[in-house]
Amino acid sequence: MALCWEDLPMDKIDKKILISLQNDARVTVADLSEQVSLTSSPCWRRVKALEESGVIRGYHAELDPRRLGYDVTAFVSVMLENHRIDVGDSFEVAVQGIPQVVACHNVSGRYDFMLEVVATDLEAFGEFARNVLRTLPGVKEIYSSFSLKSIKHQRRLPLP
Amino acid sequence: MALCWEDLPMDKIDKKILISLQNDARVTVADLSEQVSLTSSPCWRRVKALEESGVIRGYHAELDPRRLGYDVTAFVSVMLENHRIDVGDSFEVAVQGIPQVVACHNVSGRYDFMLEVVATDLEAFGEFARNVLRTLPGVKEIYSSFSLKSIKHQRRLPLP
DNA sequence: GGTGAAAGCGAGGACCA
DNA sequence: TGGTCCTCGCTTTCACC
Repeated sequence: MALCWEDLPMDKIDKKILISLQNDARVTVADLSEQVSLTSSPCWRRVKALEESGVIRGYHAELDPRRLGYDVTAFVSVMLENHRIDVGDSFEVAVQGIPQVVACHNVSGRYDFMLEVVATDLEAFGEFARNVLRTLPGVKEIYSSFSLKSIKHQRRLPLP
Repeated sequence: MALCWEDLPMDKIDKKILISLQNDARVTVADLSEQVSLTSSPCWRRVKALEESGVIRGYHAELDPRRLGYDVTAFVSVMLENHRIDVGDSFEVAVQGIPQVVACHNVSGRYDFMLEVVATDLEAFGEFARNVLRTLPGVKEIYSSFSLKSIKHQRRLPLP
């Protein structure tokens, strides 16, 4: 059983630290400690504790897809042929290895999986859907919806 | 017109740097320069150039939703009453201010928007959908699909 | 839990090829 | 562009409260 938040008492200072690190993962401990009204040692110890407890999974650079030539972001809903466990498993494994798939969830509802896919343009996406997605193990039906505009992309979790 | 990747020549070293920073935003320039076979000054200059050109949008800590008490992640498709510009605009502005909405795209297809929402549990989500989402400006219909399992959540863009 | 100090390392700049 | 210092400030780890 994973630790959850009742097990790890997190006070207001920890929350402030997490807010800051979600905003800017590269703040110095010196700045961070000032923001949370602490000296750097206890602040540093808290950050380490949050990392080790698994609350902080990692630190990542956020890149601009368009500046990298990815003009297309698509949400692809995938329905599998049947719901046997092994079919889902091999689909999941296959998806992990496809770099164009930037996120994937097993979901409830009409479809089984929801993928977020990037592509350089619509043509490249079409080819990708035809040659890669449709040929994945057990795929029965796919439905693609394209992002016309990204309204909100900072994926910050609220810290009440 | 935004700069795109043809305007900014990016060589293999820049790509390696971006891969490393997507994996771990807190690598030291010393380690990074070793990974890309450079000394630290030119490596540091490249990182700064990538930041200033907008390729790197920022650095963010990735938190574990479950350890923060968010057991529910939902994908919510929203259809607006009509497609007049002002209705969409006020919906977008409203969505920006809702912390539970961690991502939102204006999309093509049957629905107009696709939201990713976090909640502590299903009951909280139900309340949120009823009292917040349904009451947003111009909302006609919503369809919620729940994440049963996150297959892939590192949102790393491929660097070919 | 918190503070303060000390050592050592890295960021960032000046300058050369 | 890349490489070589150099220096200041921060990180990290003490011992102690």
